[in-house]
Amino acid sequence: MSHRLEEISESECQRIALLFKMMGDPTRLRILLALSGSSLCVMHISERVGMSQSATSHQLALLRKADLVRVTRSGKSLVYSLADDHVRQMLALSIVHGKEKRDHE
Amino acid sequence: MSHRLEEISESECQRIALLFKMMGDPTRLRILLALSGSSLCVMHISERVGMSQSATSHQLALLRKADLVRVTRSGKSLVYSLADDHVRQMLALSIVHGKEKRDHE
DNA sequence: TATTCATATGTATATCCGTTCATATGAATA
DNA sequence: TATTCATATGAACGGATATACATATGAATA
Repeated sequence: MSHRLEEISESECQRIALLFKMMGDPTRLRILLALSGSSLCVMHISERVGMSQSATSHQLALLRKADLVRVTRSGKSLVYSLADDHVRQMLALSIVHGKEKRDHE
Repeated sequence: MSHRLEEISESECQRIALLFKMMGDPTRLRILLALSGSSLCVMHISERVGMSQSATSHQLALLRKADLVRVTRSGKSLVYSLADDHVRQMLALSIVHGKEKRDHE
């Protein structure tokens, strides 16, 4: 896995930073966490995160652009799900990090 | 590892979002990547990321607050290193994510 | 203890970003 | 094809934030 993390091109660094940035907003993170359980349409997502349809859609557009989610149509609704399993792994890892920190204090 | 990512308290969600946010800035990410290779003093870090001593120190303060780095003194210098191995794992995971995406296109 | 040198901190500013409100889009249904 | 309903998009506003500049801090050395 970890092969020379230090030697990473500028453009790749930018892209990775964007990835983290997208996960670094509470609203977007809650969307991702919600989707880690099951695929959901926009309406349900916005209910889940307690945010307007518009705000939710704006954030989903960003998540799409960062390849963190994918969309499929089901009837009138668009159903969102996590793009791949790496996202889930990173979420899980971040939670473990937090947990251990708490145990130390 | 992945136990019910959906059911996470609001405060924990905030804390995790902060973690990602800290890694989501290009400058801070480059700092973390640099530290993944070896521990470094502030001067060397600022040279490495091509940024003023002040800007670097400001960002290091944020990374400290988020428990992503730790500091030890060596003579006159303060030596920074990654707080733990989770950070390294998350960095590595994010790079893999990017790589696979590229291969698909 | 006085001085120095590495690092931290305060303030200001320009830019970025998340949300809201209003409206457009367009696939699915009648 | 006309209509409807879910979602996307555009513009704008307020708050957050990264950097620069000036200065403070404080441990290490003389």
